[in-house]
Amino acid sequence: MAASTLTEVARLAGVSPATASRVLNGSARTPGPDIAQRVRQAADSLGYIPNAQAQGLAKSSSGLIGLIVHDIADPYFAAIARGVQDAAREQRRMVLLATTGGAPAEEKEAVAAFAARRADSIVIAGSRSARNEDLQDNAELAAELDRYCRNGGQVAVVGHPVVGASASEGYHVVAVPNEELAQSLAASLAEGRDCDFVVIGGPEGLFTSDDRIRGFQAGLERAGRPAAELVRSAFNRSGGYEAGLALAQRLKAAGPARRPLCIFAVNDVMAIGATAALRAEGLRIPRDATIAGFDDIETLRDFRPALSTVRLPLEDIGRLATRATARGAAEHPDEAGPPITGAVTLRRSTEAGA
Amino acid sequence: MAASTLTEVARLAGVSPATASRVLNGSARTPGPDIAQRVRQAADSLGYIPNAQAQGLAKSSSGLIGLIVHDIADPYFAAIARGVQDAAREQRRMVLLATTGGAPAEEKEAVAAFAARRADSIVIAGSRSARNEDLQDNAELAAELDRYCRNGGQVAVVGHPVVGASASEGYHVVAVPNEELAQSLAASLAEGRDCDFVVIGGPEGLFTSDDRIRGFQAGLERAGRPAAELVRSAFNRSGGYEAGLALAQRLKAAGPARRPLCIFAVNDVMAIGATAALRAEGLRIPRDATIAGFDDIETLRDFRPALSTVRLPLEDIGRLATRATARGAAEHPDEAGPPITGAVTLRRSTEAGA
DNA sequence: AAGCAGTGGGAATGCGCTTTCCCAATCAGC
DNA sequence: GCTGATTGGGAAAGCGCATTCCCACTGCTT
Repeated sequence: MAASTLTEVARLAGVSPATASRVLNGSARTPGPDIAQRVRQAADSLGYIPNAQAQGLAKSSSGLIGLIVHDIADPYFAAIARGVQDAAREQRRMVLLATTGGAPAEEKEAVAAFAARRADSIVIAGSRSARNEDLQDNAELAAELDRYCRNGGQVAVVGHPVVGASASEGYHVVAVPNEELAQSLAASLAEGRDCDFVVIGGPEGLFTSDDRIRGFQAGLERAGRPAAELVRSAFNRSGGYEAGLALAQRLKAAGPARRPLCIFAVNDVMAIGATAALRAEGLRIPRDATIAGFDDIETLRDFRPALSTVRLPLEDIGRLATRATARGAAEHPDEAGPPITGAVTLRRSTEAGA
Repeated sequence: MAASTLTEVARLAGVSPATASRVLNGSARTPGPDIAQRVRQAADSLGYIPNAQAQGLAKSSSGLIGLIVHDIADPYFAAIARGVQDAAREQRRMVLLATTGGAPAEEKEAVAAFAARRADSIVIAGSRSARNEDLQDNAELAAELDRYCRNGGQVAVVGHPVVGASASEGYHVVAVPNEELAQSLAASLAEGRDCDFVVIGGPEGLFTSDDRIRGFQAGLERAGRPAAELVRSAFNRSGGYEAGLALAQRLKAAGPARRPLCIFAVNDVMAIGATAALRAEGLRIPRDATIAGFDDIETLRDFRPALSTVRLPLEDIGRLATRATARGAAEHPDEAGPPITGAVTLRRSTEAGA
């Protein structure tokens, strides 16, 4: 038994397909109540499920929303995904998932795939990159996005705009005040604390990372502190771990007379990695070094020592991005919702004098 | 400018749509090289992207695979989702995501929505429930799944079959040896340890939870130990936390002369919650109580104290489930891949004599 | 009573693509 | 040199639905 079609339902109800369509999918015209009743009953008894593909073809709109993340198992993206999913449900749409590992080339593929499926909108999470090696791919991604928008697609990107994207219509950016927040964090950490600052950053050219580094340095400068030393590493846990190892070696080499070290990892997973490395080397936090991260991912809730960080409303970010792409959102640009705000959250990992 | 169509490409190339389709989407018949070249060039210059909806309609197959989870931000599901995504990519398909919070009614909705989109297959993660309150919804879910399968859909469910599902064709179950593994865990924990066992379980009727409880008790019995006391709670972190709180009170009331307590939480997030509760109450692990979980979610990697657990290859589970639903997998039932195995993993949280 | 707008239903077209069927041209075989 | 098989391309028929247009009919108005 193949899935039953509208035509079959119509025949069973003794009406035309047009009428059946009108009653089952709420068009502007509503057939008479008796007819409607008959059609509905026929649909029921046949277990009719409308073919969304066909509907999409006919209406050219699919009720699909594409989500692009680096890695769905990363708590940061998982939280955003939850928000997106939530908003999608409230708009009665479904989300299509694509994971790219952060490579612009893959992201371009994903956009093309979403476009092929005629997704109504696309949400891109995950930091944009301006690295030279990605230049070509980024340009292609931007072109793909432009084309998608010109064809009526809506796209929202979290954080920074895609380099070179120039679509005017249907292109939204959910701005995250990374720089300002990192600056506040630096201010908080510098306050009444005498130590050397080190930043564990991601690869150069990653906007999110670079913004946070820049903000942090600015904060230190404002507080009259010398700039932090910068250690670059991969933008994930193992990157943090490696950087942490290097710092641990250095700390141990410096001996007991060393000045206290205050570490800022540009995201929480890196901070977790660094913390693990320090611990593995026998160092304790915050006694031997203090450390702070960024994002306040859910994992931190039960992580010890409690990590200082900057709280970001990740779920809201996903939700807002999704809503920005909704039909009708364009008509109310003023109702764009509250801008994203974060909050410096100091916890045990940066307690002074421990 | 609307997205260009196959017909436009064909016209530009000076061939018929049929020919254009043949060269661009690899049919059985391949047109001559010169023509192919012309068509490809035309497609290129127009930035042609095939309309997957139309393709799906024509071929009645969408290249979509539906994934149903309770909560995408739960590390357990996120890990499975990663596996699914990975397998999907290797089959050049896209994944549609649905989160249900575990409610069978929502799951039924999701299945219907996937069916409407003509998803080629559906992967259901998340534990099945046999609770009375869910009886009706479960029956409807089963009916929906049956219908989906009869219409040629492939479904794979992780863990237990859906109650009442009776489709013979296209219905796969990725079995997880919860009971056996829980039994092994109990055996390991009972070995050379004198203590009272307590199990923190999920709500009655949740298969995963019940299986693990049953296995654990069986393991204790085999080891000649009295059955563990059972505390039921929600199947998530806060459930674990509440149960942990109760246990903490009891421990503290019992005073220093108490017998050591060994806790088994039926999954890791509950174990984490319980641990947090004990810690919040000033108790230490493993000194004041030992604890073990189940799943070995990625979060555990950096959780302290290191939690004993049962390692489950979550990503593989997702991958296997997805592969089981792939076209062609049915022809090679013998190549169903290795059965899922887990491994008792003892860590610091259950170290005796600490 | 004739003419009118308004109402409720059906016929037909098209969304963009795949695929069968058909036809002309080429080739091999005798 | 003729027939039969084979190749390579096009015409056309759907896939399942939404929607525009059209028509028959009702209930008014003057």
